[in-house]
Amino acid sequence: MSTDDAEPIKTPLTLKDGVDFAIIEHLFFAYRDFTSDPDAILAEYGFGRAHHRVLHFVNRRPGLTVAELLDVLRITKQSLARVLKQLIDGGYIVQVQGPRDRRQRELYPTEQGRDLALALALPQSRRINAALQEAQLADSAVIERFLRALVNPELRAQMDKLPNGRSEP
Amino acid sequence: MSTDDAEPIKTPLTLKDGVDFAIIEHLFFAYRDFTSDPDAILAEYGFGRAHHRVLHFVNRRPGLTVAELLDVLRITKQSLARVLKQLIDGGYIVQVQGPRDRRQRELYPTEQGRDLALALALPQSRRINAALQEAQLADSAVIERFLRALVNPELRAQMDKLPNGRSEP
DNA sequence: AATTTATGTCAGCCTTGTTGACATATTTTG
DNA sequence: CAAAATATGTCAACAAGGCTGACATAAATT
Repeated sequence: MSTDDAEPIKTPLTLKDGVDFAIIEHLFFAYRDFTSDPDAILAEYGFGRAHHRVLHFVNRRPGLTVAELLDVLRITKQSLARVLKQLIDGGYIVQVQGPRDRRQRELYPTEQGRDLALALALPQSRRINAALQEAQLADSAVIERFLRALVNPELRAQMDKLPNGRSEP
Repeated sequence: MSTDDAEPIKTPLTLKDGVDFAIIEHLFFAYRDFTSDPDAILAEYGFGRAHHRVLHFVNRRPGLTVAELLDVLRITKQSLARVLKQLIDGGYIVQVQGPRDRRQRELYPTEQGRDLALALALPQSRRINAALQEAQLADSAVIERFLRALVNPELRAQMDKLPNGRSEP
């Protein structure tokens, strides 16, 4: 398939090749540093990024069911089970039997869980605010619209189910 | 530590709590979908996201050394070794002995490696352009400034070493 | 009464990160 | 020149967090 003497290409891939590589890289570096602050806090608790995600959405939509959480995270129940169990055992999340459908388990944060979620979000919030200022952006609406537009259209409805979205007037 | 009867909290965490959770989530969803297109292509080759990163930066900075690549990716040489070996064996990347320092291995893409890097970047580029349009942004400068500002200051210099950055007039 | 649904759980696998130890070639330094 | 430092490679073991497949239970639906 590949010849024995594959020639090295010495010219860098640039904008001229029809693709904006700078933005692609910026997203990579930005996301990496954006997640680094909560990662450091989580490590103190013996938790990882997966725990953060679960804790975040349970705090953002208290009472959501396991199935709804799986739908938001797009992972399997086996993956969720591991981290959810640890969060429940640690007293960060509690399960309540569904009122109408008793098969369901509604997930709620405890006070402890809320505190941790807030502590994890704080450095991210500060980083975002600093970046908005640095980029001389008065408010975050432009960024939010752009990020939302990056998401697959089918999945955007899901984002609207979360509080303080742009859906209400 | 945690009491036996930890009370479930029923109110959602919102902007009122002093943190812009919407933006935090938008970054999560956006990054996830942003990486999904190349992930699907990579799977056809038996590669993963780690291969993409290596291939990307070797194409963006042909001739960079192993140490430089490790510095950009911020992973250990053992992690890099696995994926780099597969990319070399597959004929996507070639190693050239450093001209001044013969201990160094300069990494270059082959034509095959360049083609794959471009194929992986294409759907991402399309997604970004569509999002810019949708968000009614004439050019990407605002977004790029914001994303760059999210990155730890010490690491920004590294971004300038890549082609078509904002550092040259 | 039978089937479907929501959840939980066991077992095993994969990718991609980690640490620690050690080998080799080459360059730099005293 | 000998010794030390550096760039890279490699072996082994481990962890996190994804995955699939199989099976169990309770509750709702048909």
